Amino acid sequence: MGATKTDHFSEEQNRLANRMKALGHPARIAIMEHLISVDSCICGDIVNVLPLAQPTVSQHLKELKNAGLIKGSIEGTAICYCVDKDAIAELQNYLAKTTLQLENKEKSCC
Amino acid sequence: MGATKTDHFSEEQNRLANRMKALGHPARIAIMEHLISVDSCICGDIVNVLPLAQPTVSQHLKELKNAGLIKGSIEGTAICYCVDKDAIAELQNYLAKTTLQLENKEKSCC
DNA sequence: TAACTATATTGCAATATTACGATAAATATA
DNA sequence: TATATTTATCGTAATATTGCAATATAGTTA
Repeated sequence: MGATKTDHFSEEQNRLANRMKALGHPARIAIMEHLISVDSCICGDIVNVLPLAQPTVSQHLKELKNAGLIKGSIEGTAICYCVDKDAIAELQNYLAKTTLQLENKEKSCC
Repeated sequence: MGATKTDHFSEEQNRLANRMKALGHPARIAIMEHLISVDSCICGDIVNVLPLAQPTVSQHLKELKNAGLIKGSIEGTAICYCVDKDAIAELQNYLAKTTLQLENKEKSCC
C-alpha cells in the first residue's frame, strides 16, 4: 500500500487532483505568485526570492512543470519560466462550476 | 528533513496550499463531487460510492474536514457531511484573481 | 580553453501520505 | 440488554514528499 489508487478514478479526477496537488505546497504557491507578479516571464531570480536552497526550488519547479502549470524554455544562460494560463483557467472553471452547483442547492443541514 | 518549511511562507500561502493539497487526491475530488451531486447533504453512502475501504474513506473525510473544505454533523445514526461553500469560494476567487492577472500581462515568451 | 553563472540531477535522511485489517465507539432497534 | 449499523481510531506496511549537499550539465564570457 501507500500508492494512490489512480486507476479507480476518472482521467479528469486524476488530472485535477494532480494540479491541485502541485499547488498544495506553500513554496509552489509562492513560486506561482512570483511568476505572475513579474511582468515578463523571463526570470532567473526565483531562487533568491524563496527561503529554500537551489536544488529544492529546482525540484518544485519540476513538479509544477510536470503538472502542466508552468512552461519553461531556455533563454540564453538563464531559463524562462511562465505560468500556463490554460491550466489555471481549467482549475478556475472547475471551481466556478462547483460554486454554481452549491449556490443552487436547496437543502443544507450543516 | 522532509517536513515542509511552513514558517517561511505567509499565512495565506499556507492556507491556500493546505486546501489545494486536500483536493490533491482523486479520492478526495470524488468525495467532493459526490457530496455536491447529492441534493441534500445527508449522506451515509460515501463508502459505497468509492473503490476504497471504509477506514481509508474515513481518513480522507478527516483530511477534507481539517482543511476546512467540508463540515460534518451527527445526524442520528449516520453523519451528515457537506461542502463548505466559503472555502471553495475562496479558492475560486484566488484562481479568478490569478487568471485576471494573467490576462493583463503583455509579454509572454513561452 | 578556462573560469564563471545558472539550472538540473543524484543520493540520501527525515518526514508525510496512502491504504487497510482489526478494533473501538456511538447510536438505533429488536 | 443484546444485536446490528455506522463511523472513527489504532497500528502498520508500502510508498511518496521534502530538503539539501555534492556534483553534473550547459551556456557565456574573459
